[in-house]
Amino acid sequence: MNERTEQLKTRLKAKGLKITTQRLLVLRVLMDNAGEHLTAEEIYAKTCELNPGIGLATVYRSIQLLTQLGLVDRINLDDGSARYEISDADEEKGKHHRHHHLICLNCGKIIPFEKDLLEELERNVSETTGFQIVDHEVRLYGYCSDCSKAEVKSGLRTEE
Amino acid sequence: MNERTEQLKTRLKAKGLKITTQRLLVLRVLMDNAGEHLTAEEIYAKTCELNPGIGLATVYRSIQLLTQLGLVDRINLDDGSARYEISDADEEKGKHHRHHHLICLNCGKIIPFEKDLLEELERNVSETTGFQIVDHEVRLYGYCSDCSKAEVKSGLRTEE
DNA sequence: ATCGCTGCAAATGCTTTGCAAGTAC
DNA sequence: GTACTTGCAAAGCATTTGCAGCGAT
Repeated sequence: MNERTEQLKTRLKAKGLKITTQRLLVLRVLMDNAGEHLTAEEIYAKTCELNPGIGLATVYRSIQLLTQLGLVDRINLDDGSARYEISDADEEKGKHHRHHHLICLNCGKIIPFEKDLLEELERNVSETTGFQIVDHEVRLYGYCSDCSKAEVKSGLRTEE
Repeated sequence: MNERTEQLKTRLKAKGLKITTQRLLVLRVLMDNAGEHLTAEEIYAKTCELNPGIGLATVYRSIQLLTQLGLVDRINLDDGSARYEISDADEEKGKHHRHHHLICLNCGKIIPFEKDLLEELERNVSETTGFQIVDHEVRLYGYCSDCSKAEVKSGLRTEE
């Protein structure tokens, strides 16, 4: 049995919640698509392939639960719908070690990158403001290597 | 006449768009509330105080226009509605020099901070991936000094 | 047998859009 | 006068919720 699946079961039991086919299924889809950034609708479509009876509302509820349990990260790229991906780490307490995202302003491609050059920044900010930092999210916007050539230029930013 | 107002007028003319009371008003509200992070609804309320006739849809349209013209930044803190603030810099081309945000997970307070420790990160990522970076956004989540004491602890993250 | 969970449909909340009248140029 | 804009109301989307029946423990 998968490690994350075990974690899900343990955490559900710990809260008196039930282990259902739907919850396991949503977790599986997210695991099978690690590295992707799926919308709720996309997750729903993939769960339907495996279990046609599932409802969209249940997918939403499961995603929300998995996120709260720390097994899934939600990211919002301002493209109209939230996206979800399996969480990198699973420390129960302390800092999430999530990765960050490069977003192409032209083609919408999302490229994840792993880097933790923020420790210094966080320490600095923490000292200055008294803020206790537990998580962070970084997004870099630009043009991917494919689109750099095309150089879409206009007074307005490229419509999203 | 204000510098930003002049910029707005210039940029509108350059595009064959019209200089209207409503557009100037929305810009003024954002300027008068620099440092705040207003939702469209909040901007609407403030414009109504100055010009009761204005419509919410027009506020949305104006905000969108101002954002496209680079005079306003949109930020999304995942609290249900987008927020807007007057842009820091106004370079026509090149990199936006926007500031970043500390978000309190307990009280929802948003504290802006100015720091540009990302240059190094961006250079690094750019070399590695061939991505041409033009903008970035950083959000740090944690507990503000006021809330650090309260230490809301539960298995689930604090509901937003 | 409980109490939680699901699926459906309806509801919600933010944002956008269609349209006729109004306004800047 | 000609577009572009506005205000209103209606529409659009993503997401949430109410509820009756279903399912896990």
